[in-house]
Amino acid sequence: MSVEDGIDFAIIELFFFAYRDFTSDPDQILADYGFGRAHHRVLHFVNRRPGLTVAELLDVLKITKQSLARVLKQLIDTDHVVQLQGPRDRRQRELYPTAKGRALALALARPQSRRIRAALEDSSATERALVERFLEAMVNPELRAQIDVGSAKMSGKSHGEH
Amino acid sequence: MSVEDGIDFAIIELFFFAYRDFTSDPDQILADYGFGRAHHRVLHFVNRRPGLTVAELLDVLKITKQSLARVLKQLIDTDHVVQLQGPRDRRQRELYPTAKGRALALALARPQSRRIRAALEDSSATERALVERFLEAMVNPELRAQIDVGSAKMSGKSHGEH
DNA sequence: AAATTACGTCAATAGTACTGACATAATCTC
DNA sequence: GAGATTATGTCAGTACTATTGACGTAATTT
Repeated sequence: MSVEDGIDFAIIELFFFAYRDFTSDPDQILADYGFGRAHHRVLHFVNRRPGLTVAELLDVLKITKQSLARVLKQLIDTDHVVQLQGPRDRRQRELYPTAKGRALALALARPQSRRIRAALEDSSATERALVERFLEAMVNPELRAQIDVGSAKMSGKSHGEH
Repeated sequence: MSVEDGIDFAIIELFFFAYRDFTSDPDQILADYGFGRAHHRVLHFVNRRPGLTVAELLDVLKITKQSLARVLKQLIDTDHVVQLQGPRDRRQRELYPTAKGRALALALARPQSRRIRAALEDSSATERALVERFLEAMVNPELRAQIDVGSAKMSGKSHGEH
């Protein structure tokens, strides 16, 4: 079981190594743009949930608005993200990726996706589902609502350019 | 399959959320000591591989010695880690946890371990092995040597105070 | 004896995060 | 409609983790 003193050092460590290398892929690309991981995270979620508001983004990232400000401003200034006034509530700013932003988000996701594919190479659909279930179970229960496994709810995709 | 454009957004995102919450557990405890995540990582590996040298630690953490310096110094000053002159090569500094250091490492690992246990609650040994294999496969192949799943090689455990 | 290695340290900088405070516009509530 | 609340933006100050580059010392290797 590789558990010692009831402490699961094996998985704790594997998780560290796995995440370290998982995030190292996009880091290379980001450096070319003068961006960091924070930009990646913002761009990822704007791309995944086009039209989400600033408040929603803060909630997903679990950072403060002051932390988001610089990063978001840079993404807007470099034409990766645009803000639109909320239709229902004009105080809100809906965030959308531009074509440029979508392209970068995709470029960043590609090597990560490749790594995942390689890791699941000989895995069945059942095994893949098991890994997904494990990762989901590692998330705080109250926060699982944030997860959007892509099936329903998010039709994204066809949002035009803005 | 929840794959879109050949990009595995589902697992990319799950990995982000899982790691975010996984690291949030120890963060609370660390704050009480005025420590950060860097201290946690150092303490973890010193505890796991007692006697490892500074160079080995740098290699595992993939940071520079200047980054390590401050954090390691604090852990030494607060009596969580001790340095011993290398027996073969007196230039080397072997790092060992003190009893205090081991206690903190354990305290930090406990909530993470609890989270993992909960996530694997209804899982068989086979399923657990599958998750381990997935995480290991996510690590860069050249770096898998760093992993030490606890079975062999590392007898740690019985090192006395130093 | 000279080169290399392991480690420590000083200085300057960058990226990401935080708290606290204040401003503006829009919406909600009484 | 007046006042409270909400969504967002911004300014100032600080902390933590990380970087590069440079230099020093002691020990080992060549």
